[in-house]
Amino acid sequence: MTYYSQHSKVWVSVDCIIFGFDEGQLKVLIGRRQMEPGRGEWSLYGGFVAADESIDDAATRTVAKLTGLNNLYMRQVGAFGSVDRDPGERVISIAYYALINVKDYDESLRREHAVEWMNVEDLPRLYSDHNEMVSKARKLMRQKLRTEPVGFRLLPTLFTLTQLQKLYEAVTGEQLDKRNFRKRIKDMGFIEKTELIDKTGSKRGAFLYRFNKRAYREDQNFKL
Amino acid sequence: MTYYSQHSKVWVSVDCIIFGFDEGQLKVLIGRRQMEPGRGEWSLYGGFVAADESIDDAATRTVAKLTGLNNLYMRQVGAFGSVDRDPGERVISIAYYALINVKDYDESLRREHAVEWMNVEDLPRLYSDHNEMVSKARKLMRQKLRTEPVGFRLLPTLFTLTQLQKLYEAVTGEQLDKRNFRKRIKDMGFIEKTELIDKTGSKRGAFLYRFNKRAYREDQNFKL
DNA sequence: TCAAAAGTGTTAGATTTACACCCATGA
DNA sequence: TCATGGGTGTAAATCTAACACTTTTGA
Repeated sequence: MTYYSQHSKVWVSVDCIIFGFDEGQLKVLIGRRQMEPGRGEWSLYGGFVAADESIDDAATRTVAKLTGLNNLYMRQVGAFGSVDRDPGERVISIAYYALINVKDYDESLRREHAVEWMNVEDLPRLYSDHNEMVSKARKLMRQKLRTEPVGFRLLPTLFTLTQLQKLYEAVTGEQLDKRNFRKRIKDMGFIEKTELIDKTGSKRGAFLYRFNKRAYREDQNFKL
Repeated sequence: MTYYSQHSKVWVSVDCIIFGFDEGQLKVLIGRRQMEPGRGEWSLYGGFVAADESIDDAATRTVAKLTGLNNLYMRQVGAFGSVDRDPGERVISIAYYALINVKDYDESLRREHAVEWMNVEDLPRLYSDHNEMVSKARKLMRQKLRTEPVGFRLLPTLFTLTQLQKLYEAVTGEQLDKRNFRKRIKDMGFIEKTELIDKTGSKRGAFLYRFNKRAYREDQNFKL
């Protein structure tokens, strides 16, 4: 029994914009497409939605397949559905972005999948409408960062305030005043100073902080 | 020749959250579902995406079919894709919201389609995940209204400042100070005072304003 | 000893909020 | 004449933005 048999079905895929932060830059994982159509073109990593899984599950599964990571921060970017967006067939794709700490991504697994981190500022032309997906993902992520402290997802558990500031600068694309930034971040109260010192970034060393989930509640009004 | 034949296809539909503003309230068009499954349940109006149309076109076509209106302000809300969201079959749906001036909607056409305007604050339980779609649409719309003057889409060409304020209050859900509101709106400069007076709202009468497209540019920072 | 990053407060300016009275009119 | 909604400005409080020097240490 089918209720909707007079209508036509289409393929639905998910495409993932995986953001990472390294060398002071916001980066995205992209690779050369391994299948036709478009083999060899730079592309986001994606997969098809199976009949028995939700679109969120499809996205989670796809990211896990690529990175081996679970429990990532992921959000839907939106559905992309021009008729001819895919050169082969009619495929509607739903884009998701994920935030990961690049250090958590096993290097050999990355090479195995032939993907690489590329600075979001100078991405090449990507397959189909993937550039558009990245722009929109970036815009949404930037907006999210302004209202919720999701930046921690892109950093190691312990980080310095300078690293955090650089992250905010990379995402928003603008320079921030050091004193104002630290004042505001500390006032928020969702980071916690540790007694540990990071000496990789300077001779003097900088205190390491960690995100304090308990101090952060959705209801409080976070503002940059 | 099919590239993706090993993957399964699914039905994709669009569901439309049509917002209107009347009697000082933000309203949504809903109706009793006319087909199985779920016949008789309150529901958004929707339709299937055809093989040869984009998802945006499908949404536009669906809204036009219901209201007879074209060139509406419409935005995608997102894709909804739980496996069992539709009780009949596996259907992935993409929600869109549209803003219309209720006066532009022909009353007989509305009755013909058996839909009605219902206050967004006290919607009944809707079919499938439609309540969730409405909440998300509302959230997005509220956010949009804060940064772009889209409110005019919900009003007649000519409107009073009180009407405009009531609209903002209905959308954001909070009371605004009359003087502060007028000050800010006027400072923005994208409304234009006419010499016309509306006497329907008061004995004294209030000046009618119109939206000035030329004065509004995306680049300027509009803030409530 | 010096280069390089870490750390720290204050002030002026801009923005936001709170607030109250007179006006014009139709009933 | 009075009840109703229309229309207007100012001052206090808050928030934002600009700004410069001292500290520590490894090379």
